[in-house]
Amino acid sequence: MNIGEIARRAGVSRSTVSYALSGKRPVAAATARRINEVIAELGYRPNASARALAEGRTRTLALVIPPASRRLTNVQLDFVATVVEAAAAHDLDVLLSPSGGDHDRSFERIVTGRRVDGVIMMEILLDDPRVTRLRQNELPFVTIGHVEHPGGSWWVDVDYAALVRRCVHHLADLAHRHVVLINRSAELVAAGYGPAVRSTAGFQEAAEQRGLSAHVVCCADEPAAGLACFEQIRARRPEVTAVVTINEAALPGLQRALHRAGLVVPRDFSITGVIADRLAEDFHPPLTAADVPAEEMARLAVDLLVERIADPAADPRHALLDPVISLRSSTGARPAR
Amino acid sequence: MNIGEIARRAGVSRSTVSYALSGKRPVAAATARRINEVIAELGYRPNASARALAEGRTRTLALVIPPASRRLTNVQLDFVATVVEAAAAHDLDVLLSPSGGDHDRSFERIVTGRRVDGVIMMEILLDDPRVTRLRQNELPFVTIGHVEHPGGSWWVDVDYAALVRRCVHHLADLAHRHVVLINRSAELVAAGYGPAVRSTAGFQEAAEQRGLSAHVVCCADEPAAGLACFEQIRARRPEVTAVVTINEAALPGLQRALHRAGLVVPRDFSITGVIADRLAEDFHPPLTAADVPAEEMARLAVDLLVERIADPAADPRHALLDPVISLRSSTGARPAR
DNA sequence: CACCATCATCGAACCGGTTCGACAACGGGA
DNA sequence: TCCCGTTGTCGAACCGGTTCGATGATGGTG
Repeated sequence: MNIGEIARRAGVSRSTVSYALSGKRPVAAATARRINEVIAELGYRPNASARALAEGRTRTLALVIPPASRRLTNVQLDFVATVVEAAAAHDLDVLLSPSGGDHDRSFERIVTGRRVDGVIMMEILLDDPRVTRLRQNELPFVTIGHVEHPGGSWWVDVDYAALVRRCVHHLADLAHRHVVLINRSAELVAAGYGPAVRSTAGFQEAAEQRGLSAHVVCCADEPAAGLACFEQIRARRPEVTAVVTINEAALPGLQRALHRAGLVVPRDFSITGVIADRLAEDFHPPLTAADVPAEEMARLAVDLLVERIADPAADPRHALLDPVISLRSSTGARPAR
Repeated sequence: MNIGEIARRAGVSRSTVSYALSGKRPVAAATARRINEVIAELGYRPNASARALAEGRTRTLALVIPPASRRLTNVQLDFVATVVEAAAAHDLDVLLSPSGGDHDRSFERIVTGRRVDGVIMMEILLDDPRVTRLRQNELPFVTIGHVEHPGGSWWVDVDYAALVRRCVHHLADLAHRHVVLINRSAELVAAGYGPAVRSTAGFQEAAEQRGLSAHVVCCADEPAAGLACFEQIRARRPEVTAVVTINEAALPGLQRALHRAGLVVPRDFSITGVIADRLAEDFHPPLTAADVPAEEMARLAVDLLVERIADPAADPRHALLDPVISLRSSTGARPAR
């Protein structure tokens, strides 16, 4: 079951078997055939640990995800699925590491134990201790999202500020004067979660530029919170006629709240924001929104990581994606009062 | 950075460092302290590949998931998250392997390359070639779901037949006479996906017992299909007053279809089925349903696997869970005609 | 004081691959 | 015929840990 056994049965040395398998040195055709026959017969496959030890690489990537307690959103789920798929295309396996803001055991084990050749990190904060940790550990990594000072880092992100800015301009063009941004949870904002912070900035900037009255509210990532959040907006600021949201988990609740309030979208109220296309289509009516190209980002992240692993001294690369807004049917002109 | 370097700096042999780390043989207190100081100073952590090679175990589990193309449902997502979390509690890492019905590269690599100590398989079929593969490979594994003839296998499952039977009885008790089961997609049923097949059996059995007119329809796992599916039911069988469903992905569409048809739940129409509690609560009104205890199953699967790895000769164990139906507000007496 | 257990440590073998340098066999050119 | 380059294969070292048997130091006992 090991390479020595194959060598013995094929009547050659272990190194010859190794070369026949890897092709790194030529092997006589007849010998190669004999070796392959034995291998096929025994269903042999090299031991991954031994190979990793000898080669100095594990052919495995780590994907750092938020801990199980924090539910994954659809976009995050798309990241995970696509990262795994893209890695498989490179014949790489993916090790999952659930990790909170601080370095826990799983993260440490992976980072310092040379368990993987590289790391992809999702859900990083503007000032993330784990990024610092990876930097000092000389382990190639790519982040989905970027820290505040990403100098020298490799990353892939969506320009949330630009997207939200564009949403606000779109609403302003439709004559809306009072708008609200429904952000992610207060904890995420407080922790310095990039998209939440950058969205706020983009929102306020565009609103000021267009002279809109604009407010930002935080909302937990769940339907019930979306419902409560909207009812609060209606109660406190009845003049609001449109919302921008980056909180897709809250959408079902938002939808129910609109229905309960007897508001018809987009006749009485407009909604837009940054929402996965699949969800946007499911909404009723379909949402005018900027889709996060999760698959593209994940694929890009894997490709960048593979590149960085191949050449650790290469110049840092990054990609800031700026998807267009898909005009569907959830936004309309400000209703006459 | 390796154990030899630590040994050199601490002025001891490599084996002493190893023993100090593992505690498998006593080491003098003074020596241990010196070694620990050096380790702390250098931030040393044993190379995982070398350790795996020497110990003959990788401290890693594989989790076989459906391929990325087939979107994960919420229940499946809960499985993944909880498996990772439960494995972390045992200091085990989790390798993700997306695998279709047939054995693809990733699956083969993991199974025959001794990359992992054990495997957890989700989404298995009644007659699954991968289960056969694992059996002949002497790799410990636990399935979430069970094959048709699970003799000697280790598994965890929910008794879908019993749950659906119970749903039917519940509807019969409410005087419904014409019911429909909205099943998972036709492809899944055709492939022999356990929950889909067993639900059908339980549904028909209970319906016959109570003398109901009962039909089963397949429905793709997406909202749009749920909508189309329901409209078809209304068109073809207007006498139907209640549905049972195990297709949670189709629920939003179902909800929209009900709304579009002007039906109020549960006054005009009843819905029940097997649906994750989180989703059931999000529905409007909250769904009377049997919750799949995904977290419990995942935790159980990991615990069983750990047990089986520790003692590969142990007698096979399994758990067939049978959660109760949570009475919420989506079922009511058959409307008077 | 001699003897024997116990304790702490060491050296060597091993896990299962990869890779490097060496070398034999062979064929072609001078 | 001699020399040299090429081709195919082998043996040994190495990757970085774990583990076993051996050994020297120590201390208690008869």
